[in-house]
Amino acid sequence: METGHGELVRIGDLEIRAREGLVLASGRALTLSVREFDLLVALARNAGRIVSREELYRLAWGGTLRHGDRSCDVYVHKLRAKLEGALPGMQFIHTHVGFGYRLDPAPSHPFHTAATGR
Amino acid sequence: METGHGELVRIGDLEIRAREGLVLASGRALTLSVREFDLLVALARNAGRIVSREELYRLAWGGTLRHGDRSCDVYVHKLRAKLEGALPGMQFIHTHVGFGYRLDPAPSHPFHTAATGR
DNA sequence: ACGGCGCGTTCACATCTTCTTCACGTCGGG
DNA sequence: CCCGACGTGAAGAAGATGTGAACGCGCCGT
Repeated sequence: METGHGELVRIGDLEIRAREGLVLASGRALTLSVREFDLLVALARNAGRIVSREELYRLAWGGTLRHGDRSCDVYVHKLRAKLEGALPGMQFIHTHVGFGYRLDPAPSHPFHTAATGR
Repeated sequence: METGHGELVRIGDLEIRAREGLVLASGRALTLSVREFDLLVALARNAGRIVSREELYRLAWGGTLRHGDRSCDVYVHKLRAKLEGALPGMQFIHTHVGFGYRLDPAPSHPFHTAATGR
């Protein structure tokens, strides 16, 4: 079988093969459900950018996010859990309160430089 | 307030993506709250100019600044803290007593000649 | 047909953030 | 010395997000 060069996105140690519906974490395959996969792809295609829940819902679910629907949050949680399980110490999905989520690989226990001013 | 204009503003090492709600400091993403972000955008769109609190409030909060309301001051403080944390040694928000605030990148050193050259 | 399962959705509650407002400290001018 | 303007930290309420669990559903092997 050919491994087509179709769509292959690399985010840190993640290798996402959109065509095949496969995700490799440091070479080892992850087991994601369809929703989890679509959500990851949606985020990956906008890596580094903040994607609003509305946009995410449109991209991964296809439709309009209804007011009060928390599906995105729930799935971001599931996805985070699997990514954390596969690549401990790495944080991929960042929350931007009031804006949305952003995919960007970073060590979890960072240095306390900027953001946290509490 | 508004957060949606397809703009990309650059102020020194800051890259503000108004549409996205994202701010990059030397390439690294900052974590700002909606208000902090709107305030920064308001200042950035008037970079180099002094913006009165009334104007700032109108731009970032959307409404009229009530007498005695210190929200602007408080948020300028929060914003300064995060900017300082992200880009130490740089001063972006300058206070003009009795007039307002002005956004302009400058080394936060004791130098303070006439104006920030321009 | 039956029972077990994985999946997606929705709840209810736990936590964390954000916003506003207050209180007090500092500085400089009159 | 008094006062207005601004800096700064904190308290409380409101709002946003994190999280575990219950439910219903379709699929699959038996």
